[in-house]
Amino acid sequence: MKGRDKAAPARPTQKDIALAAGVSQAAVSLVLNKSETPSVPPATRTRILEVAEGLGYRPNHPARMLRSARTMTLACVIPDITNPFYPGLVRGLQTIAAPAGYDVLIFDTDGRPEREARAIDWLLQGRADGVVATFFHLRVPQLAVLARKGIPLVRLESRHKPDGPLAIDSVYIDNAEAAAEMTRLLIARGHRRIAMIQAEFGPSQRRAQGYGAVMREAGLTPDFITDSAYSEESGARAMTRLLERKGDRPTAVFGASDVLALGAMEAARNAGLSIPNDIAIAGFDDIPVAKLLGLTTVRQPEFDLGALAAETLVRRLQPGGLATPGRSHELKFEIMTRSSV
Amino acid sequence: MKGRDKAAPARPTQKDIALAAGVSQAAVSLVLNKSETPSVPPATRTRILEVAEGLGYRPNHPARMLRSARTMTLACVIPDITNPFYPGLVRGLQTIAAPAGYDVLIFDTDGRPEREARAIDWLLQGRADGVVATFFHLRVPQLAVLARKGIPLVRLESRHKPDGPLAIDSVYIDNAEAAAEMTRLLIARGHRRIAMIQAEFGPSQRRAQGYGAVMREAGLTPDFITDSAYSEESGARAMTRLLERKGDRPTAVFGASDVLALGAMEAARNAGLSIPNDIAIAGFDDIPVAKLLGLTTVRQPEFDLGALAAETLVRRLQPGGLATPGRSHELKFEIMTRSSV
DNA sequence: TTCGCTTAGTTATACGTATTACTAAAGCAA
DNA sequence: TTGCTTTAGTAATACGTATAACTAAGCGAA
Repeated sequence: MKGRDKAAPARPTQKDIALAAGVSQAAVSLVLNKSETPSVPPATRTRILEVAEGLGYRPNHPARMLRSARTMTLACVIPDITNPFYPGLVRGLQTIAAPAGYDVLIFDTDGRPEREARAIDWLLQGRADGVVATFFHLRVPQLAVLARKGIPLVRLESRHKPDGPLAIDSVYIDNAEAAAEMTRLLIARGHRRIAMIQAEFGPSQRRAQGYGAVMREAGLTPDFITDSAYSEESGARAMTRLLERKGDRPTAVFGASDVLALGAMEAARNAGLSIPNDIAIAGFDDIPVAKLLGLTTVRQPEFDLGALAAETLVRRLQPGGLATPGRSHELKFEIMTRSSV
Repeated sequence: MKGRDKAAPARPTQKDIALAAGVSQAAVSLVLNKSETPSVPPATRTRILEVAEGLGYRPNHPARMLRSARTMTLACVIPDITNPFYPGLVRGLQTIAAPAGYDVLIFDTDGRPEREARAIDWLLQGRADGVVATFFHLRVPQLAVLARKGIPLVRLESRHKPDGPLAIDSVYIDNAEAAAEMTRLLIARGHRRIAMIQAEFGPSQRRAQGYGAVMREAGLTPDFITDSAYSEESGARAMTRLLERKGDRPTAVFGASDVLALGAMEAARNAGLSIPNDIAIAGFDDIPVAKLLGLTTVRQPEFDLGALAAETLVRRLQPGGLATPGRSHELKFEIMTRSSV
């Protein structure tokens, strides 16, 4: 009894082709994989190819993986597919991966530690050759196992990481400096009471650092408000809490991500406030809708980050590529000034 | 010479565990897979488990797939990850798939025929046990091969499909009726010149039918404008073309998807028009930002569609599940009346 | 004739796992 | 003692592929 129902006819294998073409399975494998086969004359070659075509042969991927220990697949591990920041990243990845012969698969961790661990597990099972990832919870010690088992990792980081001996690279924009610049912009516009909406994990920390440093430099008091996730609900909740305050209501709110800022905008509007007159709002990421909503934000070159990550991985997967030390690549951010500030 | 660099230590296999624990590989496999092993006493069992843990053993997925012909993976084939409609669908899928032991992988076709074909190829290689998909180009004849090879497919459809003998199911909302209702709403609001922005492929057709039927019923002339894709650029381009017209400019525009409607909104605003006073805009999908932007639209229960699709697949993948005829499941849409109309 | 080379393949094996069929040893009853 | 049952495993095999190692036949050269 097979795993599949008997109702489903088995997919043809090389053995079937060999049988039908009157050759051995090895000959079939040879013809199917090499463009030049000195030991198989053109006539036989053509016959084999025709039979394969006729039977609708598709290589069995698991078998091929088992044999060659290569999946020709790159994984992209992200914390939240519903966050519009990531699709652009994936697009960048695909643009480089596809011509290099790699498929891209997306693994969504939901930003939860146990699902991040599951992703590692999944990778250790040999289901992808390399991975681009954003982990909120796991740190280098837990990730090192990937590199040690020969699976290169490119992390989407929030700052420069020192080079390390392992095959762990990173791509990033300087999140602290970007947040600092945005904070300076808000101060330059005359704001003194500026609050920052943070999330518990992820890049929020670095952004908060940049904001905090500039605030203190300017003699102002950083005003952090933290909610759990990078979601509109979190942003709206945080804004509602800010608006409930008596007296020292902020005149500007800096969301640690666009999604948070969007939630904040909605809450502000629901409270009858006009943006930016009653309250200014800034974000981080420049997701596609930011433009539509006129949100002033920090542009991350998501597509380029993805493309660079893919290039790095493809290079790592070439022979000997795992030996070079891990590097950190910086890309430039840009402040997008729109109407919300 | 292995496929992996020699720098990378091989992942431990059952053989390694067997060696270290002084038993046979078969015993290891038994212990690792069955909760009850009559032929292995508790002491040995514990020892094997400890050794496995100590070595950091992870099952080799390809090998397991090869042996058991099951991947415990569901694929989700979508035309565009940057369209915010799909993430919700994926979430719905995952919610059902995860507890049933299935991982979900996302395959992005970019709405292009050749990449849709590649997805089929990919599936025929045995890389997933079942698939939820939206195909813009491939039709049942091309898809039937999946069902024939024992890979159940749930299509995200735009209308009822008659039951068929193959293991191809579908989930849908009645797109024609939904579009009809939205069109009635626009007419009820006093609009007479209502244009519809369409895309070339995909669910746009059915939506156009519903719109067209109601327009004609009301004695009005359907006014279609088609652009290539479901993107903001397409929507903006179409709107720009509409606005360039002399004389018979529409007073309302119905986008065949929210993304199209959003693009149209932006173009209208850039042209200095106020919404809904100068021009009313309606969409279709109810993506998350629709609420933020006050877009009147048709709500598709994306999460429920995903969950239902996953349930259907999981059922299909139970023994004998492939034998039952393909069914079509309808879910309800809802008109979300906001400020853009 | 014998040797070597080319042609056209074939045979055998390994990858890691799951499972079926088998077995050696011990224990116990008759 | 023999025969049977239980215990505690092991040996063998198959999944489909890729590849290294081999070979049989034919031909030309020395």
